[in-house]
Amino acid sequence: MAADRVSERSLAVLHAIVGDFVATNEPVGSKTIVERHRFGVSAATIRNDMALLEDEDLIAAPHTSSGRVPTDKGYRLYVDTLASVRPLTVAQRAAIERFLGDSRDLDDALARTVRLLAQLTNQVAVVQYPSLRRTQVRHIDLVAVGENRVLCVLILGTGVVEQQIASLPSALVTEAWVHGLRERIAGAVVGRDLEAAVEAMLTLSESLDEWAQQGEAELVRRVSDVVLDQLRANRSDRIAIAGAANLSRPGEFSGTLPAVLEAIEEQVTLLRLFGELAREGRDRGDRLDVAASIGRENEPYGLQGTAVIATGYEHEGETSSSIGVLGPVRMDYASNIAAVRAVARYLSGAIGES
Amino acid sequence: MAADRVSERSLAVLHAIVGDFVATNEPVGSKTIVERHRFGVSAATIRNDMALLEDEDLIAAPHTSSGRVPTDKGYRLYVDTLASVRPLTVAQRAAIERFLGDSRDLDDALARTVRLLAQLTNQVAVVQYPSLRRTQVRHIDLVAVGENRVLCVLILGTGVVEQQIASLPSALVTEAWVHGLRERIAGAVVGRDLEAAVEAMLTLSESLDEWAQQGEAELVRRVSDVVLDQLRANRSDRIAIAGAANLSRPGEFSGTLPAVLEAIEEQVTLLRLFGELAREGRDRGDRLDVAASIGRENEPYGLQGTAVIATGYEHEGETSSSIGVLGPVRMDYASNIAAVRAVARYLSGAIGES
DNA sequence: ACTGGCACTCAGAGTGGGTGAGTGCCAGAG
DNA sequence: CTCTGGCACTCACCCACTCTGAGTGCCAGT
Repeated sequence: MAADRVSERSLAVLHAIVGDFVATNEPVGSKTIVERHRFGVSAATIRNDMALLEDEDLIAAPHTSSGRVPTDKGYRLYVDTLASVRPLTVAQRAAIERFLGDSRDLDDALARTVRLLAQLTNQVAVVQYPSLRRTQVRHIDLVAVGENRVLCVLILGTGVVEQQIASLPSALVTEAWVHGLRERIAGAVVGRDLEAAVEAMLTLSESLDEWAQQGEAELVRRVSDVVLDQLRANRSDRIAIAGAANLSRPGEFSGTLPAVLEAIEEQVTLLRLFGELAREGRDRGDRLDVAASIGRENEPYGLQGTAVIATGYEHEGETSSSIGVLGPVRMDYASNIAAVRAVARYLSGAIGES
Repeated sequence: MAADRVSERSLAVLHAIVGDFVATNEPVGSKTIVERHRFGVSAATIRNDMALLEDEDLIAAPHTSSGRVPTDKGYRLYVDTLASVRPLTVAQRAAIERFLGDSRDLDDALARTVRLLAQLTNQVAVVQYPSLRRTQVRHIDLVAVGENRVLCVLILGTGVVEQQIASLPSALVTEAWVHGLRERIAGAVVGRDLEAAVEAMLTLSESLDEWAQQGEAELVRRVSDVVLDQLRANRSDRIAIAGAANLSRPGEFSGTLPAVLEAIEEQVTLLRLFGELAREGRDRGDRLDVAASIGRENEPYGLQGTAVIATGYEHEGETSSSIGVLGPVRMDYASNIAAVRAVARYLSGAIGES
């Protein structure tokens, strides 16, 4: 492994370089390091270490005689060797409490969370909706809308409400008929979790076919298909985003701004990226852990030039969905990682109890 | 009026300047104009006209000897004297049809519309949700959620579903009690439009007070307050946005990008701006008309440096809400105005029938 | 009212020397 | 073997300078 060659002190130098560069946005030279950090050695020694780091492709010089800048690989090693994630300040903890304290429902909690995280990190914050697989169906309703449409309303345990319209082929339906159908479907699915409800619904379909009068089979199928759709729908394919205004900090995103804006609008790219990253964090540590993806590592998503920090959060016992931030490669990893971790933990606790 | 002094031809010159500048993003000089447009006169004559235009503060020279650039006032006059709004191409009309043809419900229609408009204009598109004041209440439902919460679901004519949770002070409520309350409220409001439903609900409150058993008054009030809230809620305070990726075109938004991103995230600013503008367009013409707000005119909203084109669209007979685009001052007003108008008209027709 | 001509202006591109931060390397000390 | 001080060297950047050409303003002539 290449990193074996870098000594204790070289690593410290790398940390110094990353730290200074993140703070000042200017290539940092050996002299600067010596006078800003209390290494016990002279600039020449630092230079030797820097030569080594450059050999390992951890830092690079923009032009022949100027200070050094971390490479993507350098940031990566920096993050991996980040020993103590600086804990949040008291003020920040208080902000979390205040912000998330009294959320009305799940949607509200997530909206607040993502805004908070954006504010805390000064980056673009992203949170994925939880999957709700283990959430109970609390109520289901069918309402005739117009003459050939039926609105299916599904209410879940966490207070989430989903609605979708089933269009029927011309035939009129009576209030009573809709009511009867509703009773049967409700009887089958209410009280079960979504996964079980899908099963129950599939079984029910057969008996519904018998219940249906002459010529009604098609109507019944249309409605039950919509209900099935709703039960199966993957809620975790949506994300909430906040802090897009942070993208305008000039010079940060050199040429990647278009890609980032597009990703925000597309959502699906971010979804994949954050999901992947949260999974990685989960697999690695024994505990819920934060993972980062830096620069070129994001190339498959067209987001080279950016860095992403993500982790999963727990909901109904499952660490189903991801939360994190997206920013320029040159970001303050230490505090951002701390913020993502803290917010994810708080969120896990908060939405469990509601 | 100052504009009286500008002759027919000077105005044509202004149009040429705006047109060329929008196309090339470079100050345009007298010579360029002569060779690109078939004026029957020499460059010197054009220069005289330009001197006049500069006198009127319609164009300005970035530096002493270079071509001219339209001022905000120049753009304004240009837009006001835009005679024939170029009609959309056949391909564009076809795109509108294809895009909006089969929308599922109101939300879907609006989402498609705004994306279409963004694509058509290459700008940021904004559409405000309609107010629904005249929309009928089709169904109302109360569902006990947990032990001390009641979920109120409101279903409106257009297929819009609103939900909100009422928290009760500790006391348990029975299914039957909730059901009874639901029957009464539904009886009062279902079938009325939102405005009338609010009235009915207020009247109902009194009789509900009697109906309520000992100690239940508070519970009833909590629930009916939430229902009232939902009936009164102004749905038109939400907007949908698309095309944010268009902001990244470099050089377009010189220094205003932060303000724009912030406005997009805040929404309330855009809401006011677009609402104001749509109203202006409505008041001016005899027919639904498109209005523009250019550069400094947007200063109250912190959006100097941008131009906004907006109009209203009709829903349930009312021209309640606005639709339009936001872009740099240097934009193609002719085609963008055409696009906004066409999409607004199509939308007015489309969501009426669903 | 329009035109051709002419002097004038000035941004931007190109040039060249000076400056200094920063490097690489080496010989010597601990 | 590690660290240090010293020294030559390299460029990016800054500044001052010149040159060029697009474009203007004005004026006398048609």
